[in-house]
Amino acid sequence: MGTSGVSESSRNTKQRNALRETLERAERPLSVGELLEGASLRVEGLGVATVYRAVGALLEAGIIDSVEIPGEPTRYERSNKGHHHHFQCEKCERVFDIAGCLENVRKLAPPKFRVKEHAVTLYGLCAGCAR
Amino acid sequence: MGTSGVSESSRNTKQRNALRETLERAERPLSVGELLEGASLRVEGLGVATVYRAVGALLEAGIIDSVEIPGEPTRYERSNKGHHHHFQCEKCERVFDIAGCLENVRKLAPPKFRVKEHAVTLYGLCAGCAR
DNA sequence: AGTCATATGATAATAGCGTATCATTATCAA
DNA sequence: TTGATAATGATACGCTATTATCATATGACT
Repeated sequence: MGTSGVSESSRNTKQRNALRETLERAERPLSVGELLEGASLRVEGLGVATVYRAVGALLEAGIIDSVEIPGEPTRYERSNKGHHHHFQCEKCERVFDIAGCLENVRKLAPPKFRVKEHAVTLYGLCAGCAR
Repeated sequence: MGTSGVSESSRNTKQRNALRETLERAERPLSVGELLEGASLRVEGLGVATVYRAVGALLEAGIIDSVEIPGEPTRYERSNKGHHHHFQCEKCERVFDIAGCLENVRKLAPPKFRVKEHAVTLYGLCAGCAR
């Protein structure tokens, strides 16, 4: 089988594993900073560049998606969660997933407009910070 | 009447008038770039710094509000429009207001979470670009 | 073990947006 | 008209997020 294929070189490194695991186990979208912090618990001396490179690869592979919130660094989460939206805590600044979606948001658009995507972001206090 | 008050100095300049008018007549939120472009039709040689300063003052005065969309420069619109959301065209990149709001978005948040704000942004093609 | 291309990490460089500085201009009250 | 002083405009600077560079280390195949 296949001496003809694209070289597809990709090595199995501890930093990539650490990053993949960190993303796997995260129950919320993580920024590059959070990712660096988290994965550093598993690999010594992990560098930002490596995080950016890994994130780029995982994005291309469709394994993760980016979560964008105005004024915030991009966060990343596994892409297998289905359609959902996000909540950012004003205090701890972490971003959480929120299940469900009001599909009729699309209907808010003016007549001739063609809606392709939508984003809903809630802000407030997370369970931990609300008490 | 007050010789004692804060000096409240604020002069009536053609650039400020041009900027205020541009914002008044805009039927959509404008970025600093758009604002500069628009108001430049009314004043020669308008500079960015002036736009930023005027925008800052109008924000402080509560006359305009900022509209934030991920990866986009902040846009500004008059603050007298009531609660509404926005639509960005993927082609011309302009941002439009959309009336109305599904107030039950707040209910999407997980149990113990306290929702204070929310933002809904639609993406797609505006009427002009859809054809 | 040996080889070599890929991955890594430190850091320089870039990019976009916004603020600070400062000499010049223009407003506006007397 | 004048004069003080705020406003302007050019531009330098700063900040944050991300990409590029390059010498070194390391994975994996023989």
